[in-house]
Amino acid sequence: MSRPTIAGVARAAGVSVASVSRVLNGLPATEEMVERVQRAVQELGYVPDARARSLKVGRTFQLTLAVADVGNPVYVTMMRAVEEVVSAAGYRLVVTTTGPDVVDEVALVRGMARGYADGLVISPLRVDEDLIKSIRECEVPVVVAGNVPAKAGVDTVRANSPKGMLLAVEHLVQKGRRRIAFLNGPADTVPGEARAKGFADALRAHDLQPAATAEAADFTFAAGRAAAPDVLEKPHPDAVICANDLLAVGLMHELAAAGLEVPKDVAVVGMDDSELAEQSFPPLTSVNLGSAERGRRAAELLLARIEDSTRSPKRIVVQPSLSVRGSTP
Amino acid sequence: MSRPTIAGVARAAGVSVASVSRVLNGLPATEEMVERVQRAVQELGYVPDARARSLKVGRTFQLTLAVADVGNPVYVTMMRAVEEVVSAAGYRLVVTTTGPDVVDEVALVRGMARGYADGLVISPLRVDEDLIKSIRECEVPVVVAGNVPAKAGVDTVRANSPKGMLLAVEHLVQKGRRRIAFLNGPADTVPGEARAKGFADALRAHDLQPAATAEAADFTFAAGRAAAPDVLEKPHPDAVICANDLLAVGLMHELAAAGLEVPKDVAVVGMDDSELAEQSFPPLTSVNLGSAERGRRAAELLLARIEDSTRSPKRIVVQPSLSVRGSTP
DNA sequence: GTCTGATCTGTAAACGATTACAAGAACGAT
DNA sequence: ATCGTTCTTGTAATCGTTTACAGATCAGAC
Repeated sequence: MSRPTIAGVARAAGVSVASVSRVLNGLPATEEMVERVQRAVQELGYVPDARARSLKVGRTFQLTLAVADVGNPVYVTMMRAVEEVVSAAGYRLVVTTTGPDVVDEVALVRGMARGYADGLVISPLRVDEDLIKSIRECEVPVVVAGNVPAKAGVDTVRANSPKGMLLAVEHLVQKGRRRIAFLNGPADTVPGEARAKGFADALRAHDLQPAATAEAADFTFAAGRAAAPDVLEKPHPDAVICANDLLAVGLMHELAAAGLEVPKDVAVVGMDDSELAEQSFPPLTSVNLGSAERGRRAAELLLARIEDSTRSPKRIVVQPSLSVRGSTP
Repeated sequence: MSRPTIAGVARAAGVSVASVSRVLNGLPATEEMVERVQRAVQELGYVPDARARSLKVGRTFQLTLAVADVGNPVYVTMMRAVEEVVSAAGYRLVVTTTGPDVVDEVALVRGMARGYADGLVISPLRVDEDLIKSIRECEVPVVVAGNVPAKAGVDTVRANSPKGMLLAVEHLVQKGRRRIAFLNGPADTVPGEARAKGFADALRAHDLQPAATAEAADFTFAAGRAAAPDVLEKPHPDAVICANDLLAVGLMHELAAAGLEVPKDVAVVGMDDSELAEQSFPPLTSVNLGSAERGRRAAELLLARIEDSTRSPKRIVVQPSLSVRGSTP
């Protein structure tokens, strides 16, 4: 015995398929009709087929979230926020990992044309013309969680890293640190570039010279450890700002190994304020770039655009704050 | 101008829709036919509609992964593994958060009947008769990543926590610790129960009495901190095994606050061997319960069952290992 | 009793693909 | 030249819904 269809329900209830459909979708019908249909549905254990429904109504009630790596805690935070908003609105969430290559991102955006989802939130590590073009031409609404040029004319929700950098530098300066170093991730990524520039500007604003700057191969713990020596050349800096929390924690491990104490000898500031910042030891002072809020806003923006595709592109900037913890004095 | 359909391509190429479909699906056709169709596809920028295809072929090429909380690092590891296997096989991954309630899990499994995905990997925190019943009756294949009774007759991939506990206890005993305590998560969950029993058995095997046992309200960092005092009653134990890494890290923070040194005064062992174990300070000795492998195997099992729904249910047990790090002497 | 309008229900046409079936073409063997 | 095979292509049915349209029913007003 195979799955009952709407036709089976109609037969069992002695009514037409149209009536069944109407009852199921809450359209007006007599009490008796509702009663009969519901009984038949109950009896047969009928469940409407999402595939058929999607084809007919042209919507799948699915949204896609594309991130570079599901393992990065900042994406996890974002994903959780997106999932919450999206499922509250009755959508399912499809999660896709694009990897670090922009061509894969482009392929993904193009593939949205197949219509397996009603919209896309993408958080690209690297952005080029092709990607922007594919987003603009995409068949379904796309929201970028990250920084793309305003002229691209796409919905975006982004962090304000320069402002975040400023908060970090101000805090360190106020605590008396002057020899401030910067441990970045790959500088050819959107966040890497923004943070490098933000760091330089923030130091300039305080009339300081960078004590050192280094570039880790990746935004990961391991890469942070590996790149730590580059930032610790003698005389060692008295503070290091890291482009994300994973790098900061990696650095702190190397500091401990080198016999340097945090925060006495070297203060450390991370970025993202992920759960890891709270959990690390000492707890990590970190710039909160609002990843949860960015996820939430991005999802809301996407839902809004699905409702009304004519609204003009919106660019939301989420303001940072500083979570001060034990890794700074 | 709206999206081209297969009919549009057929018209543009001057052939029938059947021929277009055949060319697109790689069925035999003359060179000229292939050529014409491909040119038309190119010109129109045709992309087949996943919704229509799903309806006709009865498959969506999507699989669902359901976990209690996307934020837990152990689920992240699992998710990454599942994503890898699944996308290599040409499927997309739908991620759903069920929350801690078993009724939501049941609703989810029942909802699979709508056919929006071709299979489900579910990692339930709590299991009851209803859930098992719904899994057995589910329209699509389901693999449980976790422990359900063998008589349930469903595909499962689970960890061997008792064995993992034994590894942890053996290690501690060998290092000379005798006053071993246990910090569990909620005992009314499947992993909580298994680990409690495993701990008791492992201690008995070594003729030891538990120094203390406590139950955190949740498998989280915050809950670990909150429950730490319960496990540290005087005289404090010389070792604590925690039901997962988050609890262990929470405990370590409280140990530091209480002026106890890890591992000198108290050794700490976590479970899951998540990335957090490596990143914490001191690095956490942790029982590797194979979450990545469990994810991988579960995904493979699901794919296999989709291919052949008649195979008898398989129960895979992934063996644990111990990752020794600085939190034990 | 008839007519108007409102309300409910049923018939049938979509949605956009895949695929069973049949018809036509091409070719070699007789 | 005829027949049978094989290979290619086209026609049309189908998947399970939703929904436009038309037909049926009914109440109320004259």
